[in-house]
Amino acid sequence: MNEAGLRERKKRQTREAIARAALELFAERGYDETTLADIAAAAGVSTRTIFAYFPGKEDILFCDFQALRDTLAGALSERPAGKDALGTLRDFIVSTAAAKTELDSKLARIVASDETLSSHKRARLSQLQELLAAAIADDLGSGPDDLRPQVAAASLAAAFEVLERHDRALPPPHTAEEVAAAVDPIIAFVHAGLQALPAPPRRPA
Amino acid sequence: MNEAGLRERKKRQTREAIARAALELFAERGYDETTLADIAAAAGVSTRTIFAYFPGKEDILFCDFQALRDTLAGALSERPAGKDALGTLRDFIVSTAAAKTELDSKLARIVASDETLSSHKRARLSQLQELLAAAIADDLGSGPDDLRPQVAAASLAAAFEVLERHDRALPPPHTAEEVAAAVDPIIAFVHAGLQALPAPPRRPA
DNA sequence: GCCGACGCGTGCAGTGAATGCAAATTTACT
DNA sequence: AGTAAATTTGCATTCACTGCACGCGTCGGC
Repeated sequence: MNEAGLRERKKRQTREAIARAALELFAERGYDETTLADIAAAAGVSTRTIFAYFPGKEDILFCDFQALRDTLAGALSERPAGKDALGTLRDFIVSTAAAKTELDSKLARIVASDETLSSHKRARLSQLQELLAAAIADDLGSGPDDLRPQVAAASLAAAFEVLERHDRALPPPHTAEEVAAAVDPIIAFVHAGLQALPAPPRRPA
Repeated sequence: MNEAGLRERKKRQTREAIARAALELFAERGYDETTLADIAAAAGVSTRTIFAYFPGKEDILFCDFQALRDTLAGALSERPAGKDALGTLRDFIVSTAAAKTELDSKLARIVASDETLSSHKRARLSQLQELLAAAIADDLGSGPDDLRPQVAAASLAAAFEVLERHDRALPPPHTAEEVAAAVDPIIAFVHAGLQALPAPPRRPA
């Protein structure tokens, strides 16, 4: 059998029920306007049970983010020898931008409208940033004293945040070409900056 | 008299009493371990009164940040014609780094140790980022469609975050030369990236 | 100097998120 | 079945935060 016990299946089921109920309620009436009691009722569990699946309320809102992180991690670690981290990221963004649902956009707008939620999102983004920094460090073959990978990754993350804020103003249907046209200058920006950074500050011989 | 009525003086006094008490308690026993009731008791006011001066608990922790923002805003708006925004920022950072107290470092370490506080700090940082973006846009003479100022400002903010995290590992006494040596490459990084970004995406004739 | 208007501090009651604990229910294994 | 484990749940509690209303001092005009 491919499945583990009934137990695990039910757990996964409950987790998804909570997430789905919460996300729909968030999209429908807003984040602050949705209480954990509402979510629990919609998911058919008790309020207390929610905390057995998610550390807190915001973690439900951002639960899809984790999958995204794993996907990026996979793409970065399995990238072919000829492709650098920046190129891998470029393709990753273009491909994930295509798979954006209506609900995603609605939730993104909710996150953007709230100061607190925006900063929490940035915290998640910094996880991706770390992945990137590691991959770039690998490309550059730099040691722990070299700040260039971290600076480049931070710039990338920040730049894409700007890009997303800009995109939110435009109507949702984004073709792959449009996304690529927006992303490529950012990649070029960081690439140029990277080459301008002198080199590892010190290289103990 | 230079002062307004007794009323305003007392208000300022109360505000500082709250801030001082809170900051010391935070530094002494940690943020989460300090309740609003503790702060109120130490400041000699009621819990309810705190909310008359600060919107929330974190706002007390970051109250000094606002002064910093105003200082930067002043420095940017009053900069001489020959000095660009990047250079102004450079000098601003070098000079403010010198005025760092022991308590500042302690609080910075507390903020850095907590995920939630870190993201809130980043939210404040994005206020500075906006100031910078406006100043850079001014330098470049770019219109609202030009994303370069925002990208550059975001990169700067992100890069300085990396820098600060790196500095935290080292012992506190930073000379102006050391700070400058760390800051200058970042400025160069963004400067190079900025020149690589093609130009305003569209310029409607 | 007196008095009304206003602002400020405060207590009280209540909401919502989050945690610890122990009982109850469900699942797994023999 | 029957026991051991995990899962779910209710209950009590803490803490940040808000609305409301009352009291008290300050500030203005007279």
